[in-house]
Amino acid sequence: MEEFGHACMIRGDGGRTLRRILDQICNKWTLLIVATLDQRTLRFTDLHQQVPGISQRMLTLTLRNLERDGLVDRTVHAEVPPRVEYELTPTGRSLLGPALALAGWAIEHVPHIEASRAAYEKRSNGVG
Amino acid sequence: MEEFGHACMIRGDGGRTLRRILDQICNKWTLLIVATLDQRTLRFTDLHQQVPGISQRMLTLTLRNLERDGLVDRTVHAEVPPRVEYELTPTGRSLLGPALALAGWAIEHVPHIEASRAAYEKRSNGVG
DNA sequence: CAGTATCCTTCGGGATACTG
DNA sequence: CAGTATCCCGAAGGATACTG
Repeated sequence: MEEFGHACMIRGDGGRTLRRILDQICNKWTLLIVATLDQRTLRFTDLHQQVPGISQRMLTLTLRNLERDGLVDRTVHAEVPPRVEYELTPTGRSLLGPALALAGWAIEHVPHIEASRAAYEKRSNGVG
Repeated sequence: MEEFGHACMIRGDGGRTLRRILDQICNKWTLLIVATLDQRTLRFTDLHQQVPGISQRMLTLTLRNLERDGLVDRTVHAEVPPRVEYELTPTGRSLLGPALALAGWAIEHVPHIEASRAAYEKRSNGVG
């Protein structure tokens, strides 16, 4: 019965609230940034390096959302040149487990998914 | 050290491949549909009911992607009226664990996140 | 260094209408 | 019932330029 619990919760309010939250923590960049901040404090530029595909704009926006949601702490050091450091809050760190689990699943199943996708394409082309 | 493993994998290829997959399984509807298909076979209309916010279009598209990725089986029964049933494949079911874990985390932390967000807004308004 | 501001294009996704 | 096709708008997000 315990496995049923979460599924029920998910549909608890029709999924509205959950969908909003999920939509925000589960977007393209958030999980990668959280994972990258795994047990390290990083500066803006460091993060920009570590998550290669991300643009300055999206890095800023995603970090702001994480800060706003209490998942990341932003520390500005009053120096010149400026030094801003980002680190996970306890809540942010608590996301690491589920986030890495999902990422792990994705990594583990990439081959199967790509194969399935290739087969599907082939079928579609053959039929179409 | 085992906790480091996934984080390393995540940045394995710069996150390109992972990001693609993650982006697809981790979008607004996919996790909810997978969770809704948890141990039941459902028809198109059933799913449309169970995931209230979703449009016909997005339900179709999301289901097609899931089918294409080998996470969902689509069975067409040659009847009139038509009867199409969707169920998770073994791979699809293997996603349930991580998906529900993430959903569970979200549900658990909604209060904290909303509070943090409210405080942040207040601060911004006060400063701005 | 760590952003902000602006422009511009693409795409997600809702509404609606039609079909086998 | 279970879709497909079309229209259309707003949001996502990259590129670029500017700033404290």
